[in-house]
Amino acid sequence: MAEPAQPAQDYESLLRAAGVRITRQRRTILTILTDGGDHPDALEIFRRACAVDPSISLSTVYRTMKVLEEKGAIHRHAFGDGPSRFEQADGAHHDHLIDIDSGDVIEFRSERIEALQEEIAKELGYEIVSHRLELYARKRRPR
Amino acid sequence: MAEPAQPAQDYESLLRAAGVRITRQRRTILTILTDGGDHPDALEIFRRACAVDPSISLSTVYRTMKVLEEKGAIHRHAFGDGPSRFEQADGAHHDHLIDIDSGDVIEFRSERIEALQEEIAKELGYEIVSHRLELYARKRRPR
DNA sequence: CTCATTGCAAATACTTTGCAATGGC
DNA sequence: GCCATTGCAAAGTATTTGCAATGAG
Repeated sequence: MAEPAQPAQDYESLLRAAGVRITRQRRTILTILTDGGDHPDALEIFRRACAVDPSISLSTVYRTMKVLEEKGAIHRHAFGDGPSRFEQADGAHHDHLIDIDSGDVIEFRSERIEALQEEIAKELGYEIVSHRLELYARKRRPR
Repeated sequence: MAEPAQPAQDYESLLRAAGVRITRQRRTILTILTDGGDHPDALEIFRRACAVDPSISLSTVYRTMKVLEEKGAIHRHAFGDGPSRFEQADGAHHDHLIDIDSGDVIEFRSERIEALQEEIAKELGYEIVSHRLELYARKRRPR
């Protein structure tokens, strides 16, 4: 019976196949990213990791994020002007709405916007390599 | 005969009206922003300013950018992961396409995308306070 | 004259890096 | 056993801030 191509948890074999050694620290970080389902920054990942393994260092968090990003296992975002925040790269591409009061992030996707972006780039003589669409918003006051 | 509401050059009176003192340094920076028509970062503004007035300091550039931003005279952008880059805030709102090879920035505006963004935020129960749409792209190879 | 603004140096926030020790595979 | 990876401390980049001197209005 065939395995699904990429079960959410199984980054380990993918990374191993890419020549990345799975250390205790990396496993801890990977678990945090998989379990959290949110968009923590390096310091927050470090805090959560420390709770599990107090010997982990912030350098290792930063280095691991770089490796995971290069291997495509995570995405890095720079919301507003704060530190980079990370998320697991399992689902399809999506954009972000950031609640400016709470810092919460809501993911969304609009095929129409994606298509319009392509169209615009094309008109300008360019090919999109990546893009970033962020809506900084505030909860509507129900009245 | 009525003056246009905001001649490109005349930020000075607007700022003065907002209680901002127009110093030699600020005038220099304002001129650089007006003349450049590009999206320089603080260091680049500092370099250009030094050419005109070597006594200016980088702190003053940063402090001035903050004041100008608060008064709405400029916009601050954080393209990619680099330093903040600034542009004069005269025209209408627009988004940016960044040439990833040259760093050049092309401005564009799509009413349809703007409308779709509003629609999405509304559906999620939010009101957009600001947004950021950046296309990182590469020139199409003509073939 | 008054108080906003400046230059300088030191501080801060986030991130990267050199190096010797450790530990996957 | 080899070499990728680690922790630590130090360095690096972008930006902000305390303070005494200066200068705009």
